[in-house]
Amino acid sequence: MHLQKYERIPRATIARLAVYVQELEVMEQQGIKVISSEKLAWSCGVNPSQIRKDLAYFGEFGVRGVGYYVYELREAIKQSLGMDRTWNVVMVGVGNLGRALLRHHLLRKRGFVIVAAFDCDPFKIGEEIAGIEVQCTSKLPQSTIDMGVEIGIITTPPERAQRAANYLIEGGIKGIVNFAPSRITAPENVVVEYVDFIHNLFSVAFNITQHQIKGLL
Amino acid sequence: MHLQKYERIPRATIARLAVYVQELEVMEQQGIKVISSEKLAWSCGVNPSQIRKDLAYFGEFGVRGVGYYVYELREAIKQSLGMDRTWNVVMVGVGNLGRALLRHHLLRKRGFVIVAAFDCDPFKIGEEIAGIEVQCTSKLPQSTIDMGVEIGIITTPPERAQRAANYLIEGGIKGIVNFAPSRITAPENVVVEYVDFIHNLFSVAFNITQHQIKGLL
DNA sequence: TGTATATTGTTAAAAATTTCACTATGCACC
DNA sequence: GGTGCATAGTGAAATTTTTAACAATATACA
Repeated sequence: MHLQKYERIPRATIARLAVYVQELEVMEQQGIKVISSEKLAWSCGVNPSQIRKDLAYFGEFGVRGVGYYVYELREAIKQSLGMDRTWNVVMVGVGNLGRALLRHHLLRKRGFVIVAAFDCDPFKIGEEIAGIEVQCTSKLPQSTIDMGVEIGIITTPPERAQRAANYLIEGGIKGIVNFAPSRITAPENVVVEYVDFIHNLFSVAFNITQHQIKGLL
Repeated sequence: MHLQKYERIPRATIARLAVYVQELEVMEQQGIKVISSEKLAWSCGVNPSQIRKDLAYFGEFGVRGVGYYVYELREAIKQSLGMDRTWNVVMVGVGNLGRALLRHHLLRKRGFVIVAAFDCDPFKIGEEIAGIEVQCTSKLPQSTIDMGVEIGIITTPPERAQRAANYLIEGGIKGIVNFAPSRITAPENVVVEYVDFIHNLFSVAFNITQHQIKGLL
C-alpha cells in the first residue's frame, strides 16, 4: 500500500508529469486505452523507470503486468499537479508577448484564466484584447485582492519587471511567472518562476556548435 | 594554466551562463566595473561556487582577490556560448505566438535573425509581419538550404509540429526549438529543444499548493 | 618588501537525480 | 487452479549536479 510521503518533489518531475499528460491526451485521442511505462517513456523521450519513479511520488496508478489505463492515469496526474482546477491569473505588461498570451487559448484550456491585464502605457489603457480591457497598473493591487487572483504573469520590459512584481506582491499574489529577462526579488512565500525562451535558443545554438566540434574530433 | 577540457557541459550550466550575461549587462549599465562571484550569485539567485564552477568549464576569467571584470566576463561567456555571432532562423507556424516572436526585437538583439516564416494556411501566405513575408511551407526545405539556415522554430499547433519538423529536417536544419506542446522525433544530428511555458505555470501552481499544504502542517 | 585581506580556481564532500535490477502481482491461457 | 508472461513498484547503485572547503594568488598598505 502506498503511504503518503512528504518528500520534496523535484522540479524536473513536475515538468515531466506535465509532458506525460500531454502525451497521454494524444494517446487517448488515438483510442489507446492502456499504455506501458516503456511505451509512454518512448514517446516522452525519457527512461521508463523515470516515469514509474515520478508517479510513485503521488501514488500507485498502474496495474502490474498490464500497464496504466490512459484515462485514469491522465486524471490522476492532473489531480496530483493541481491541473484539475482553474487558476485566476493577471498579466502585467501588454506588449507583443503579452498580447500573444492573452490570445493563447491553450492557457485557458489548461485552467489558467487571465482575468485582467495591466500596463502603464496610457496609449494601451482601455484597449481590449481577447475580451480583456487593459487597465492602469496602479489599479492592480486592489483588483487582484478583489478577484482573488493567485498567479501573476510579468511580460513587461526587463527594467520594469521588479516594479510589476512589487505591485503583484502588494496585491497578495502567491506565484509569479516572469517572462521578462531579469531576475526579481520576492518574499519567501511567493513562488517565482522564470521563462526565457531565448535561453532555449542559446542552448540549441550551443549544442549545434558542440556537435560540430565533436564531429571534427 | 587552464587546459581545454572535453567534459560534457550540463544543460543547466548553459542556462545559467545566459542568466549571468543578462545580469552582467545590467551591472555594466549601472557602471559597475568589477564584480565578485558572491555578488553576481546573489543577483542571479544562485550559489557563488556554482558560478565559479560553471565558468571553469570554459576557462579562467577572474582575478583572484579581485573578482571578475564585468565587461571581460560578459564577452568571455558570450564567446563561450556562441552568443558572439548571429544565427539565421526560420519559423514554421504563424499564429499568435509566432507573430509575437516575429515582432520580438530581443531575438534579433541576441543574434537570432528570423529570415523567413512559413505557414500552410493560404490566408496567411503573403501576409507581412515585422518585414517578413509569410510563405507556403512547401517552399521551406529549399529556402533553408539556399539561405544557410541553421535553426528552426516551430510555432504550429501540436498536431502539425512533426510535419513542420520533417520539413525543417529535409531543409538540412541543425537545431529545432519546438514551442508546440508535442514531442517530435528527429535524427541524432539534429538538436531539439522544447519550450512550453504552460509547464512553468503548472510549476508555480503546484508550488503554491505545496506551500499551502506545508503551511498547514 | 612583508603581511593582511579578498576572492578566484579547484578538489572533495554532499545532495539530488536517474537508472538499474529485482520483486511483486495481475492476466491469459492451458 | 496452475503456469508463464508482462509490467508496475521499489530499494540500491550509479551518475550527475551542487555545495562546501581550501589552497593559490592578486592587491593594498604598512
